Amino acid sequence: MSDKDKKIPVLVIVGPTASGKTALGIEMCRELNGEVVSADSMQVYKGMDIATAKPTFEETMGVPHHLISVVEPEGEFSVADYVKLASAAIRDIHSIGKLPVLVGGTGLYVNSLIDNISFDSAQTDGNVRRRLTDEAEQLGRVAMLERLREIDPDTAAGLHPNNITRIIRALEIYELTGMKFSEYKAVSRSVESPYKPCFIGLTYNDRGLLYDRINKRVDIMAENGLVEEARKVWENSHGLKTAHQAIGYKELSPYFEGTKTLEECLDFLKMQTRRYAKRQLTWFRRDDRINWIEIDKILNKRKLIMDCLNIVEKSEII
RNA sequence: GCCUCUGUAGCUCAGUCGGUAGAGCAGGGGACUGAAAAUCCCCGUGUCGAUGGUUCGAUUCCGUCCGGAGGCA
Repeated sequence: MSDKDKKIPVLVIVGPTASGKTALGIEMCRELNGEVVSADSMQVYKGMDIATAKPTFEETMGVPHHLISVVEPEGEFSVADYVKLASAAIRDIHSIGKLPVLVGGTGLYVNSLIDNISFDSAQTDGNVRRRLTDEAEQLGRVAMLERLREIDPDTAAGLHPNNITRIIRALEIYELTGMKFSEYKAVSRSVESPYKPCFIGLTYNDRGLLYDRINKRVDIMAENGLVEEARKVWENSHGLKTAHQAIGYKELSPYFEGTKTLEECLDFLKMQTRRYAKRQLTWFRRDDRINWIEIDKILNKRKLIMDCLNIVEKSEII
């Protein structure tokens, strides 16, 4: 048996928000005896259910879901944590003879997991990051980029001075490890991936139809209690770390503060969600492993499932 | 019916003392390795309402018509 045959098969379903990944993932699990592993940076938090469009218990149709509601929203969470937890979940699912079905729209999480990016060689240090952030405020962004250019000209060349987040991370890695960011990236890819993935990407031929769906979904969320959930999150917003970034809460705070109407806030929320979908498409489009399905061209659900089963069959992952 | 204002990018509007036009928002494209639902970069040609006239040349001036807003009766 060759190494290749020992790899763990994983069906990966990606696409922009509101494209129907969740429902398709559940269907695929039913067809292929699988379990869902969520690849979503916001569904990991407990209590953030409606805005992050977690499947309800009924919607899961008995299919087990992993990596949903696994951490408190007050905590910090990052790709590194995700890869650790998700790879363990995949191992467990495979070990009981079932197919792991990775479903999610967080491109960084999907790729880091499937391509087996190692985050061990460089940790993160809140103190260092804080200090660099303070220095950036005092010295200016251009000065920070200049500092990076001296130690790592290649990385600096690819960064705009306004992108201070990335500049600081590159400097942080250098301080913590002595490695250039480019070296660190190479090291992080040094171990071959244990997964044999089959990628399915959901998209719309007509972007306007996707946007219609997004707008409609926000309205449905509002009917289903989004505002009440958002108010709770808003009241606790000072306690949140990474979770505060979620789309669906911060957009409603002007309403809670009384400076904008609910309708204005919901319109803004729709716009932010549309832009997010666009960014997701940009991320996934560059991955030529993805088998794209334009769902506005698929006549019915059964056809969609048959097409996906065909893709899986051709990929020979199972 | 008469008078006034108005019609320019998907939307809100600038502007051209006559040489075919530009902002904001929306939208589009891209980057992405421990914040990623985050962060950041780039992108503005449109019968200047329609049609005649004046002019070397009209979106700009004049006439008429068609929308829209307001006023007077």
